Amino acid sequence: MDKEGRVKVHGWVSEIRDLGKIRFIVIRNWREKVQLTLKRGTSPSNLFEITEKLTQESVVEAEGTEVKEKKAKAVDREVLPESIKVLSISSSKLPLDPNWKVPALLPTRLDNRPLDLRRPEVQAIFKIEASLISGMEEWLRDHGFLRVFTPAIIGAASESGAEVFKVRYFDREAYLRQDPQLHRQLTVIGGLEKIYDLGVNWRAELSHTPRHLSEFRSMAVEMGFISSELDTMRVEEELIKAGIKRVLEERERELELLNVELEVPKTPFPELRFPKIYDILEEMGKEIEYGEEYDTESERLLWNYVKEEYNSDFFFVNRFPFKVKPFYVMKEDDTWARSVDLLYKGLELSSGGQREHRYEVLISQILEKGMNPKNLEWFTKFFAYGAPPHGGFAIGIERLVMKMLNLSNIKEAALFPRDPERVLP
RNA sequence: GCCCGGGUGGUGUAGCCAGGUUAGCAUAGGGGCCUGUCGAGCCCCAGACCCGGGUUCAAAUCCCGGCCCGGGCGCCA
Repeated sequence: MDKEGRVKVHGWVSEIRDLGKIRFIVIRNWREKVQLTLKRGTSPSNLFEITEKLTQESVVEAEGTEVKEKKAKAVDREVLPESIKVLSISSSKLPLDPNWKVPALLPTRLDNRPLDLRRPEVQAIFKIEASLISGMEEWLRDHGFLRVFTPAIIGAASESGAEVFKVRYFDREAYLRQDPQLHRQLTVIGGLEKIYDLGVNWRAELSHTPRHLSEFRSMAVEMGFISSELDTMRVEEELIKAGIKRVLEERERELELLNVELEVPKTPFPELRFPKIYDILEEMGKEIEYGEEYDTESERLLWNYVKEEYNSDFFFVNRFPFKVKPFYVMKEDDTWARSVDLLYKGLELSSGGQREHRYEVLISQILEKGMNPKNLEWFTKFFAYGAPPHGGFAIGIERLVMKMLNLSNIKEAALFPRDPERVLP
């Protein structure tokens, strides 16, 4: 706004209310709602012609004077336009209504995501995600972590046993990574001591749940010269805390819009360990066989337990049975591993812990898993040339956002989500 | 992948179990009236039973198959 109160505004037409001799056009952009008020006799007469055939969701730009004491209630600003430019006319049959007078179901919304995205509530999710990430990245940078990019196309599908997408790689077969983990380890072995990779992962599992995506992003951290898996846990909880803190600093309005009450979590996060977990679950009426992995219901039960005992939405689970974890995790003893999951509101957010860095032990664990060391040689051979103790974790971004904002489906936390059925738009 | 539930105008729903009116309602759309609307209001108009087969005098409704979608479990982040 300049001294005379002249302003230039733009946006998508949200509402047009034509009362005959007065016409209200409400436009919306990613910051605010502005009402353009046109009066016969007062406003330039060509404005009525220009806006005669205007439709909802058309894109306009207007210049005029801002009304000092606006009479419009449901908008942020009111402008008396002197000129209006129609930049794009929207077709009048909309596949969903961004004004949300009639809510659309999730599949309809995702089929028409760019229209869905015009809703301030939907934009809020991604604004919050951006703040979350920037808070986390800043914390990592401040604590000496270096951002790196590890490959998305990998030549061997050996990371965790999850289903992988095959891609044609010239005349060979290759795979999309499920997790950047092994290359993160090789990077630390390469001497970049503290790194993170913020990138995409793919899973070809036929999962039909509100918490799975075929394509998701993770904040994946790896660090050398740790004394134990506890070091990775301390980094992880501070990282989460820093992200949430940033959200609270920058996105008060968006949190309010989504009706979310968020607090900076207290650290350290509670830690539950195997085998004590079996006792906790048994007390809650859930029988899990000793030495076995727990199931989805157990995750929720453990959350209830932690909520009651520690009043925390976050908690670590440590010392998983080695038999349910991949070959690369470091054992604590013959049965249990220094393998850590972080759970948030009963959902697994990340896996991590300390990795086995001793070459001979690594090879023997591969054999113990019944795998052929030859197939993993591309990875293991570098452990023979000096590998520091190291560990890390990978936090699923969409899962963190989903739980933080109490979204009922993870697809809401992905701009253009991919699942077994959906690759478009 | 297994189990359960569901597909009705552009969107969201009622009707289905107990087969039979012109398939109801809301909102969006088109037309009209209105100089302060703001979930604008009032009047008028137009708009739909996922596909295929079967049962029946008659199918949105019952049966079978297909396709699509949602949820639970498993797997995982």
